[in-house]
Amino acid sequence: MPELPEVETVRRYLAASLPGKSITAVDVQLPRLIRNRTAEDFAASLPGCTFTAVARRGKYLSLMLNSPWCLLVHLRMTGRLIYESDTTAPLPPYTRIVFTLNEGRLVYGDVRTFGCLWIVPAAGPTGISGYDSLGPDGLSEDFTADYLWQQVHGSRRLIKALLLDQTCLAGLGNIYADEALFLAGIRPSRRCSRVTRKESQRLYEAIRTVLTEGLENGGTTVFNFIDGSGKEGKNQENLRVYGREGQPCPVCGATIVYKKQGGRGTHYCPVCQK
DNA sequence: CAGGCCCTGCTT
DNA sequence: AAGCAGGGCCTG
Repeated sequence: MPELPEVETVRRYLAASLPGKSITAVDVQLPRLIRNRTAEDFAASLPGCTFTAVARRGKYLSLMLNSPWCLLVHLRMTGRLIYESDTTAPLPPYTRIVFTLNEGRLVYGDVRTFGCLWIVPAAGPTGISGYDSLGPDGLSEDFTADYLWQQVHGSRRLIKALLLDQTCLAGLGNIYADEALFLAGIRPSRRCSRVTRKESQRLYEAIRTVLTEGLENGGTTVFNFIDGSGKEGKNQENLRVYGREGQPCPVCGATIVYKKQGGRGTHYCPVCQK
């Protein structure tokens, strides 16, 4: 479910609660979520480690430990990481992994169980191709208007496919891609080669805008996103086209269109977006 | 580049 | 009962 603003929202909660706490036990209830270790190795290697920091690149979270290794997590569609100080309460529904800490617990929950966890070196390449090949993070300084233009200019793909390509730009998903293209006035089905430099500049600004807005609103809860403390986001109230098919465009009043593109639900205004 | 697949639950 | 869901990877 979560895209960059949602993952960053989770990161902030975890960064405020985890550092200094140490792992005393790990209960892996669904072993296949652990990708590059056996569940047994995973559960055995973490106790004794203390969290030092929580970092994020794109949609990946790195839970840093006082060791040469760190815990890398991708929430995919429905993953949740929640810190709970009360360890006596019943575990939340769909709990898949429980990290018992010296103070409280860290609970990984996941309805659709697409999430992934890895133990990777804290520095240098991780060997996880999706992570090692990430492009610049959408909110980092490395992501510049010139960079976006370079990517757009040299490509024959459709613009929305480019935005969703994590090796080009890390962090955008289906919702924020549709929202950014709406703000920039560009049809999701436009060829990159037909996007002008000026439009690319507008698109750059639109991407920064939707990501920042999403973050300021604590993320977008369409189905079931919740932050690191279990609260829902408010950004869904802010969406301009996503999930608004059949409703009037907030700018021109035309009916928002829904189409499948590249297998993904795609929303746009047929008048504002050329 | 489209399509299938990993899963479960909710909506039509 | 079928189709849909915000991701990513693998296949043809």
